Amino acid sequence: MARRASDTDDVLEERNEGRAAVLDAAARAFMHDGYAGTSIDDVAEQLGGTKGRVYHYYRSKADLFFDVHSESMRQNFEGAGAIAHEGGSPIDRLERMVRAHALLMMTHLPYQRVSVLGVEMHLAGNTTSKQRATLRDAIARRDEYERLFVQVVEDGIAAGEIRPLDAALVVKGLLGALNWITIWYRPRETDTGESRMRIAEEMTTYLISGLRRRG
Amino acid sequence: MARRASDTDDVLEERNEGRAAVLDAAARAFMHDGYAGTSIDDVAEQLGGTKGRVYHYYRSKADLFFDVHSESMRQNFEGAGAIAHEGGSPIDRLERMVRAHALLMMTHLPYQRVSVLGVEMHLAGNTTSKQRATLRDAIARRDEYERLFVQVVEDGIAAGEIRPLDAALVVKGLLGALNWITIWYRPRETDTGESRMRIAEEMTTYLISGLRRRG
DNA sequence: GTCTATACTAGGATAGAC
DNA sequence: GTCTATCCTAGTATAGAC
Repeated sequence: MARRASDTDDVLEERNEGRAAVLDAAARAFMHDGYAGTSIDDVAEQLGGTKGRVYHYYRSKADLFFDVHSESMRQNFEGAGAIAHEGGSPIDRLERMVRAHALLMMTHLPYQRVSVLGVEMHLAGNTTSKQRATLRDAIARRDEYERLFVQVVEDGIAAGEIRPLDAALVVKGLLGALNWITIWYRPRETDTGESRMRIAEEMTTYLISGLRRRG
Repeated sequence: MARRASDTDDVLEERNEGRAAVLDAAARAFMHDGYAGTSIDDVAEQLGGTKGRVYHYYRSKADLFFDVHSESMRQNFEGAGAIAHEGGSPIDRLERMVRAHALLMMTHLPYQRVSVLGVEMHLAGNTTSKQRATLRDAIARRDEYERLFVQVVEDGIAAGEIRPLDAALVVKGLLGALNWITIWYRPRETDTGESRMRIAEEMTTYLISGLRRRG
């Protein structure tokens, strides 16, 4: 994951892996207890180490939190966002975006659940101005991602494939239904990806069929 | 709100109002910063008083949290749950339940948002056995509420009004889309209920039309 | 690069005045 | 019934050994 093509720069390579391991532990810890409910000791325990390791890679808990969000949005743009600019009719693109987003919620559950639970809250005032800037940036990227969906829906309406409706509101409903997966979905040990595909497929069918003109 | 018909029992009356005021302040505070992110001082500030007032009515922060959940589920059963047992065809009942639930999310935003953000998390271990029992009860009531929706969908499928699909999964999507309203909806000062009705109506149309057999 | 030890503060909860 | 004063634990962050 996130391994660079070049394996020559070993120092940087290992630095990235250590950092990625901390980030992964943080995502899982935040997923369980939320931002405020998670202590750095919890993150360290998830990691199988101590506080010292965490603080070696991240200056503060807030920085860790931001990086989880950042990674989650990267996954979204790469996984579903890219489809917005691919070929195909608007409703076909939308259908693929919805399916991809549904799968992302399950395959990257820790990151996505933390992201879904919101960036705005959790940080009551005790932030530096630099952190507030990062926060604004995270919100902006999330809004931008949502706008990709709205645009495709509007294209679908213009093309006559989707019946006329409030595109912004429908996308709120659509992404709400999908983001909600992170709240109830619990992966099984025996989970091979088959069950995830079934959930994504069923959910996509439901959410898209309500948009089509006629039936 | 929650005023009893009889005004003779003034002592109990006032005791309830004081308690209700604390609960209301807690719901608003939790809505902003989540459970762990909210201090008792924050609740007191919302209330326009001090800690002492809060602890006079509630023994602990966890008890306050549970009561917010309890009140939110009471609102749901009263507002949308009751419709499940009313007359009309399954899909008509479902439509009314969905509309009612959407409106509940907006009219009781503080309580509903706290409820939506989850009971399970936020309480990492530091709970008494009595509190754990209350927690299990809260989860059970939420599941029971969800099952009302599933039952009506299954009735609709049996009646041939709704096309055959995974009722449990569709309800997850449906309630997810509706619960998500608490995440993005921000009431305006000029909000007369007109705009809330429009949102509820538009969302209901979208979520129901994907279920109907044919178009 | 990872650990232990420690400083420092925020916040839950209680006691007791008014 | 509401306040102020205080106790005490939990948790962020840092220093410095290994």
